Amino acid sequence: MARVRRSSGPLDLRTQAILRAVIEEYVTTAIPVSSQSLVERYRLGVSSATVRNILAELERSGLLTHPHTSAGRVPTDAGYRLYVEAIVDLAPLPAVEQLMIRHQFGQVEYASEHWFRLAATTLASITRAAGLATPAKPRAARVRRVDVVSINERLASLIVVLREGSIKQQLVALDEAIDQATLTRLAARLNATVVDLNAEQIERRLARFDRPNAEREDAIAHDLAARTAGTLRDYDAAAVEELFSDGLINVMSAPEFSDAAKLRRVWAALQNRAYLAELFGRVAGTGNEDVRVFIGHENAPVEMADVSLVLAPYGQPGRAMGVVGVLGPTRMSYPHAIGTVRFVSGLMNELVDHLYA
Amino acid sequence: MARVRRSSGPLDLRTQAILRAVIEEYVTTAIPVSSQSLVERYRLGVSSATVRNILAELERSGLLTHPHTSAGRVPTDAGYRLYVEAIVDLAPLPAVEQLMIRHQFGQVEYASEHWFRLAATTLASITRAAGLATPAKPRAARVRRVDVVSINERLASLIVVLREGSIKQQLVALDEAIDQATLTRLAARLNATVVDLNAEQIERRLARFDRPNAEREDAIAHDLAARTAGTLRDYDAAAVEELFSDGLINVMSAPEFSDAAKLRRVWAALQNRAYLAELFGRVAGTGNEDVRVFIGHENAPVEMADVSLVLAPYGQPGRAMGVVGVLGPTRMSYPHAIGTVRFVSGLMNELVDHLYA
DNA sequence: TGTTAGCACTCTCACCCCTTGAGTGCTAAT
DNA sequence: ATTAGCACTCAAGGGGTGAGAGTGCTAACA
Repeated sequence: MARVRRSSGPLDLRTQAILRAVIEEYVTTAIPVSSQSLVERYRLGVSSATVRNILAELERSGLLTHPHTSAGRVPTDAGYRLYVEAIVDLAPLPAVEQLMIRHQFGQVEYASEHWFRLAATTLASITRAAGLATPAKPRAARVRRVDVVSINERLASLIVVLREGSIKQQLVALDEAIDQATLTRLAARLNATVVDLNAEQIERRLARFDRPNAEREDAIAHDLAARTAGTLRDYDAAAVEELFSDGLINVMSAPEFSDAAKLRRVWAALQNRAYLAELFGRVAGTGNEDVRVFIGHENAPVEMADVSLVLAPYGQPGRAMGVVGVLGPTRMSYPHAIGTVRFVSGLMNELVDHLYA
Repeated sequence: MARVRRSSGPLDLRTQAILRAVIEEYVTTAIPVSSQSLVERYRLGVSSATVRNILAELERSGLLTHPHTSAGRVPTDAGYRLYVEAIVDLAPLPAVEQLMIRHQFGQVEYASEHWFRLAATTLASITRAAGLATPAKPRAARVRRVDVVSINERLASLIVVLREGSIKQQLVALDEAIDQATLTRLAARLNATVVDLNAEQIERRLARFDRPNAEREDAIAHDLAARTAGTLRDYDAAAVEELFSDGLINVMSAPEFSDAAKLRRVWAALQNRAYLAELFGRVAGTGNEDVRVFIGHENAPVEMADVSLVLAPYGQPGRAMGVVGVLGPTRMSYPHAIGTVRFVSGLMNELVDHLYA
């Protein structure tokens, strides 16, 4: 095959195999990979000189780099990307690990608000990276029930139970003393109008509380209904309700973060909730239900340059969606992370289905 | 005064002044303090040689150390302890900062579940350390109201509103299909029996649900009441309901944590929820309402060796108590931290009083 | 034409040595 | 009791060196 000086075309099989070998070697050892070590540890059937030629070629294509002249090769973000997209073959998660995870979930079957935390914890322990998870959040929240509880004479707590079970609460200052009986009556009136509606629908019906000769109670009911709608709006507006993470210590202990500045960056990466929320929105929002991978510099914020995210949505599209995943060093085992995240998101799907059954 | 070779007695005024000077100098510069620099920057009225003699004396008493022979002096934990207990005079927080804090709190007056978060955030920004806070938690939780909401035919959500406003929720699997009307009836029955009671009192009254010819509904009511009591018990058992922290980055950026291993330790310190919970219990549990300081090695866990905690309880003793405070490097400005924590805990007291007014 | 042995070359890393400067502790004088 | 003076110690930084790792290139080979 004459002069295949590929600039962007597909890699031939041998070149692919060597790229894969470099990545898998580097992922396990964290040491730049030399041509020598590849020949020793993988059955490549060629000499180190040939491997060197191919490594140089891969470097020209931007898939590998060099820390310095006399060092081995290290994958670039583009290298990892190609590996994840085209080279790696994803086996399902080993049965042992599947069992471990199922066992852990078996313990908390009826504590829905703990599911997503457990998902993060489990992901962290299985992948040895940081586990991330958000609760399943409906596209447009609907009210299941409203409650008004007296705190003291001039202070009440407005409790809104959302359809999928989560609860929002706020304090309401009262201009005049109102007792629990009256509040309960108000709550009943609210429930009669507001149950099963979303923010917009409630706002359209606010006028119903304005009776011709409006009394004190009507005004308060109107106010409470408006606040209920506001609560739903706030909830809808937040791309991510809550982000739970566990096991960041796994990532911080990786050798590439033995430098204090890089360590602070990893921490900052996990603290960048704005970016993570945007990313999560992207993962949960599109129809695509599969695992998504975001590698190093592919993430805009600088503090993400050394970390990758493997994320998957879960839930019921159109009803309620959440996200689970891991954050690890760019030098992570992508096949294992992808397999684990895929399995856990499937498990979360089952749990959510059970809730809506 | 001939030959005052004190071994543990109180320090004379000049010695105290020099200890104070060393600490305050070290806190601001983070550089070991030399006799020379003390003479230059503080009006001590003696030569550096004399200061050296006193420094040597303070070192013999265990209040200062030496990183190495030709380095200046650094306070020990015992030095900080003495400083905090006997030497420093605590001025109230400057009016400017009081105003800043009050202003921030003005924004969220009616969102009680955000108060403690705001306290942590405020403490972090004012003290430039990590702010910590827990919500006010009653000694023995009492029920304000119970709600049972149908999730699907065979799944219900039991919602328990506690007297001070916080809400607990759990899923309950139902052996047979039960509709919302029935659940509402059950909830009413529960409320009639259970409102204003604590876990123990509910458990004593469980028998009331066992009528002679017990029907299906009686059994479920009994079960729900037992679960309600269980929820209260879990809540009571947790020393700290939730610990919110903010501004750890302040601490991580301090020069003493430029080493990756120490940096990881700081992170681990904040993650050691078990120890923090114990400490918080100690602060909120005893009658003492004042600020408490825990310096470096005084904390048992090794990862706490380089950090100190300044904590204060808030709330209404006997009703509901929480904790606010800061976690910073041992080399922190204790007077400022103590002043700020004291002020914020006072503010939280006002807010809680308002809630119970 | 692709592969390989061989070799020169480059660069890091660890080590050592040396110098500089900071700061102490001690001693003798006041 | 205080202080000036001085010898001493040690960390930190710079420069030099040798070893080792790994490459890139070239020329020979199948």
